[in-house]
Amino acid sequence: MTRQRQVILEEIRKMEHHPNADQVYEAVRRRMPRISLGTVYRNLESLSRAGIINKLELGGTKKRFDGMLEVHHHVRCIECGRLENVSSVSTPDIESAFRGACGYQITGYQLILTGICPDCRAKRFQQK
Amino acid sequence: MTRQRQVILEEIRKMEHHPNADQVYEAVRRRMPRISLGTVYRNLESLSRAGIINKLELGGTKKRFDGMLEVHHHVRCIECGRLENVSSVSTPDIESAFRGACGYQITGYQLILTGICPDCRAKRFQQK
DNA sequence: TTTGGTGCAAATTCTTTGCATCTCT
DNA sequence: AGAGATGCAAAGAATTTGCACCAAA
Repeated sequence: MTRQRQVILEEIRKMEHHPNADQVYEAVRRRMPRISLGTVYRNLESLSRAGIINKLELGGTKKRFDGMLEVHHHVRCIECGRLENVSSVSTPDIESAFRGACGYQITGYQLILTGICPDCRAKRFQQK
Repeated sequence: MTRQRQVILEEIRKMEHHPNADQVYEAVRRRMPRISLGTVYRNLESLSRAGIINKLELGGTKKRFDGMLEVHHHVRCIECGRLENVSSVSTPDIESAFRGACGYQITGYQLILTGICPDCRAKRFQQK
């Protein structure tokens, strides 16, 4: 655990918005101006392989990361693209619903909800 | 709806394996050798924006598409990476479970299960 | 004739990699 | 000294875009 890796991890954990590599780089650079983008990429990769952060399975061209490890899901706003966490408190039992439905031994799942965030809903309302 | 778009759509609908742009390009090229990769990208984009095909929310560097529009979900094998469709027959009511939990007006969701496919399970069994 | 789509190639964008150097045992 | 990580720059992969041309309304 080098100092670079430590700082990268700290910064990701501060971020609420599921940063991509470049955003992590910018944040880390404020504290370590000489860090390189390559190092950020390498550490994001190794941290996620080690299970210390999550690499998100999201479309789009940029890989995105999440420092929050508790089980949770995501909502994306179809208007502004914002992505937020949703705690999975009230989740119905999805795993058992699908167990046996596909021949796989299910180990987990990822859920991405889509919808319209409060801000965009307000904007829509104003326009009408 | 140009001939190119028509052929692209037909080929995607034939494919079971959630192709990326390049795989669609290769398939279409067998029927239209002079089609360009740029055209394939442009049409995949417009078809998915029009809701005629789906752009999948999957990690990895390549965008992937799915011509099957009936409501369904996906399972990915954590061993071999294979991705398959799962019909959503028995799905618990996920949308209503999350409605209100996050302040968004939920319009849909995408579910990606992870697990071990029958083939890889058999291989594991043999090894032990 | 106008509108939108196409083929081609160049340009962008994001990510990975090679290599010399540095750090920490 | 050895192992592994870093900074830098160059390479690579995937996607997007500019432009001249084409086809159908």
